[in-house]
Amino acid sequence: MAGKRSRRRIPEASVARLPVYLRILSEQFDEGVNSISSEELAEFAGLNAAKVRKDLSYLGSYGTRGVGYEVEFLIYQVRRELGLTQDWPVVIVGAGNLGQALAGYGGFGDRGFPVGGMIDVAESKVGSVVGGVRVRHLDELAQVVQSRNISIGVIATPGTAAQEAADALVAAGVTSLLNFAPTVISVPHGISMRKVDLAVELQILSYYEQRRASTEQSNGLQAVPAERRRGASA
Amino acid sequence: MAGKRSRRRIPEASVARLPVYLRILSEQFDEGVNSISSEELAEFAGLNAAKVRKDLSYLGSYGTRGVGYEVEFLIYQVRRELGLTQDWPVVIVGAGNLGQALAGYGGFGDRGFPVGGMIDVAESKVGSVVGGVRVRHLDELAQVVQSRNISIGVIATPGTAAQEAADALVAAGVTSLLNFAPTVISVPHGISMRKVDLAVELQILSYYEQRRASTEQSNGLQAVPAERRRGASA
DNA sequence: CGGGCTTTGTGAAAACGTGCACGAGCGCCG
DNA sequence: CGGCGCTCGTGCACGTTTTCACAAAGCCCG
Repeated sequence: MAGKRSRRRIPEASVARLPVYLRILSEQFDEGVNSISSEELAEFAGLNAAKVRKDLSYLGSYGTRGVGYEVEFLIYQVRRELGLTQDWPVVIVGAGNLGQALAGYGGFGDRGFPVGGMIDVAESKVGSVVGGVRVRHLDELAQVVQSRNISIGVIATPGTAAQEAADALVAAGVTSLLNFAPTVISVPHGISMRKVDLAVELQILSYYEQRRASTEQSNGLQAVPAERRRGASA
Repeated sequence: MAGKRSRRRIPEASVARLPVYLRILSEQFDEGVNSISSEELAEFAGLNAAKVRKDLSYLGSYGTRGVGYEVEFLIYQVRRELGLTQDWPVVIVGAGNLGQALAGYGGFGDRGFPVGGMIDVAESKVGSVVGGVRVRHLDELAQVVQSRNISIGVIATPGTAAQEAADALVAAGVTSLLNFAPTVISVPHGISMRKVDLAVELQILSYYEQRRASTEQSNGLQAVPAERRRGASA
């Protein structure tokens, strides 16, 4: 069975949509829906059907022509492709406001990403318990990572400490990073890195607001074409 | 001077990078740097210089050949283009864990997005004060939005209430949404919408982790090409 | 068991974003 | 004041993503 393991690489844009499909499929499954067409799935995801079909085709040919996709089976395939058949414990670096909120937020463990450790440098934080996890000192990071086999690190430090946190995480053996700090961090080749930045998102919205405001008076209503990006329209 | 207001539309990918440049420029300015080249800026942003120059060229020709860009002037231009010369108050719908964390997080007001209102439906929440703002009932949303001239809404409700929150926000006159709920919401044409979803980000990382794990044994070390997306490499 | 209806899977085209390479313009130095 | 070196601005080629359009394939009904 070592054969069909790693199929062709899936384009990043598609990978980013798979979790969305997965959520929709799970919801539908819970409501007792057994079969779903690319058209319906597209409707729920706010995309067009062709894109959905192409995305799913990267997983294999799991649909039935004339019918659609069997929900339960497709869920299994998507989860498998995303590597969600196992848990991925994460370590959170930074036990401030954000770190605590993240640890307290249930949505982590629920979805297969239990908080396997929390790290801070402040002596006042170390030892306290947040979201059921005891905060440890940065010096213990490597030990935490290795003992729990953690490969995903979450950076929830202030911007100034983010690069240091990233370096420590990589040195400890973590290979994927999710960065919440408002700073660009650089990581060695081969390490995956995603970034979530509130301020950036708001500033992007601001751009379109501002643009809306200035075109409104010169043109008639040249409303921004509702920037695409997981947006749906009614 | 009503002339050069709305230049050509800037590609979304570029718009998304402008806030990053802005942050870097501001940091450099604070450190006393007066002039910066596209090369240096690219280094800080983890991008290549050509992309930086192309992005900046959408704002106009503000560089000096042979020299670079004047930091202070460029900051002004980027802020102007992003509409950051004014404050954009936001209203947060959902005063649960996440909503409270967002309101408490200083980074909002600091950057020109003061929390102008918080909304919830639970009587237990209404009336309480979070991050200096009193929580009001959903029924009062329109009034809050109109009285403070709010055009940006933040959705921090559970997934099940997200669409309802979005509808209420749009009905109240909000034209931009930032959605933290793990649900696809649909909005009328002309409304801007961005989404931040923890679980999705983690699942994307999971995909690359899983892939790394399975290629490791079959190939030598066909490390994932460090998926591009605001990632830098050392 | 065959024809019609439906929906998938996928080539090919179009649109979009990125990176390269180089001409154009500016400052500086001799 | 002319030449040199540096860096911007951008045309062009390339790679990726989206969209279109249609043949292939399954199901159902008569």
